[in-house]
Amino acid sequence: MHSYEIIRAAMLGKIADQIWTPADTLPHELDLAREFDVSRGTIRRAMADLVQMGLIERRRKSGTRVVARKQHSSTLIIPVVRKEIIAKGGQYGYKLLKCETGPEVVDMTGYFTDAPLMRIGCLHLSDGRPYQLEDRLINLDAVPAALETDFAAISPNEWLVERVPYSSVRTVLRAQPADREHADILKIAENATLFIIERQTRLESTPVTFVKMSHPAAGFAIVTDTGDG
Amino acid sequence: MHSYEIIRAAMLGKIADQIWTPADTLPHELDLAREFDVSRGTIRRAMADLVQMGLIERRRKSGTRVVARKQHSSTLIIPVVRKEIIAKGGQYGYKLLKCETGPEVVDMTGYFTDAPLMRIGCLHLSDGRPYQLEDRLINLDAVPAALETDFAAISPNEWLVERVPYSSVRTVLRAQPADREHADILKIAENATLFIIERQTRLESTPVTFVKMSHPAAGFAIVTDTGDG
DNA sequence: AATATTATTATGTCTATACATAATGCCGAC
DNA sequence: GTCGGCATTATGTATAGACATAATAATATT
Repeated sequence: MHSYEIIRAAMLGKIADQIWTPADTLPHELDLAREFDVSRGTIRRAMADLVQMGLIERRRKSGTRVVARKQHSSTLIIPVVRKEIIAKGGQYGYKLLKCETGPEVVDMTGYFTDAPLMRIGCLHLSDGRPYQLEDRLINLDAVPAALETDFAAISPNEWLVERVPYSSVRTVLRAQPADREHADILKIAENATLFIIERQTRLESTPVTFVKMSHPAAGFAIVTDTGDG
Repeated sequence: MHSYEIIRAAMLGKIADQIWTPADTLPHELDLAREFDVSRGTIRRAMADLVQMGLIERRRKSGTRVVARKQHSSTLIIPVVRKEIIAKGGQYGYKLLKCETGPEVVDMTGYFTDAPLMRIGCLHLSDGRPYQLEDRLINLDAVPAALETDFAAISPNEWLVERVPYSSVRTVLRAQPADREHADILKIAENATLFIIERQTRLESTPVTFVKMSHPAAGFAIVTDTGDG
């Protein structure tokens, strides 16, 4: 075990045992370095992890303090839908509904600023039943290769996630009743409940793609776990 | 701007422009240090951020490569409902509906194994309108202090999150139509869409609490962000 | 008393060096 | 050829010292 890990564990213990609380600031790097008999760099290495975990907060001159926990946080993982279906034991099916480029594709989100867009609609099926309706806009400036791709063969979801890097993501989760069009495509009753995931992906301030994924809510859920809180 | 930030931006650019792709491994630290005319530590500092963002992966001896991503992941933060409402500019309201202890409280989840339970039902309001119905079970073995607490004065949500430590959390997100009871309490139509968050909290394998939070889906959404912002 | 200036200080950045470690891949024994 | 061990190598950890910077505290000025 490395010394920064030992130190990190020791610090975690002090936080867990409330020896260090949000009220008081904890010792300076140099004091801790002396206490643990390591260099300042090693203390910083250990603290960097705690900052990363969201357990402590550091500010120049003011010092370091334990963060007052105000909320639950956990990691939300949204897998490629094909793998999600297979993981649940379903038979995966895919159908391209439409794929358009050009000026008739309008940016209803306002997320892309006059970039050339491609709009793709497609359906993911589990055991032949509609599982997810995907409605996607792709910024062709950011991903020109999309023009030469046959999205009847591979879903844009999978194609993008494995090919195009991103540095920031915004995900919105919500629910609403199905309108006529969604109900028809997903083969559910009008006004039946839909679970909707929307995601905006950026690479360094350039919007890359926006996607709205609609699921029939019956039997659908997102589960997340966290080990550290 | 610090040099590690400049270098990080340069690397981001190379990834964005697909000069570096998941296929090939990228230059060694020492080569990059020479190229950018900085020390190895600064290169490592820049790369640490990219690792953190999930853009690159590093392995001893093999080197560094751009990650071919298989899934989107982001951090889901669920705040204390009172703060959530206030943050949205609403006027917070709270009403305790029921609070029971004893053998008549049944564990409908199977999550608690014969532990003594308290069941609390309460309603959170925004500007006087029902915002969230909270239905909670508390393990009195884990949190005996709950017996001496007046949950008409403070919501169990807030009381627990600020008082009781936890080591692991499971969150389930789903949607379903409202039944008669939920519709009445939340003052919405029967079969209107509900967005439901369920959370199980444990402390070192001891289940602490289970909560089901039901929101009228109209106007409700969960937003999560990741990355560099 | 209120405000501007300066000093202090804890964290942040950067360098240079040394050694540790996990994988890979090469080479030789069988 | 295959297998095991050994050399190689890129990243990982740790150190010590120098300087930068932001935010606070102390001081001087109005």
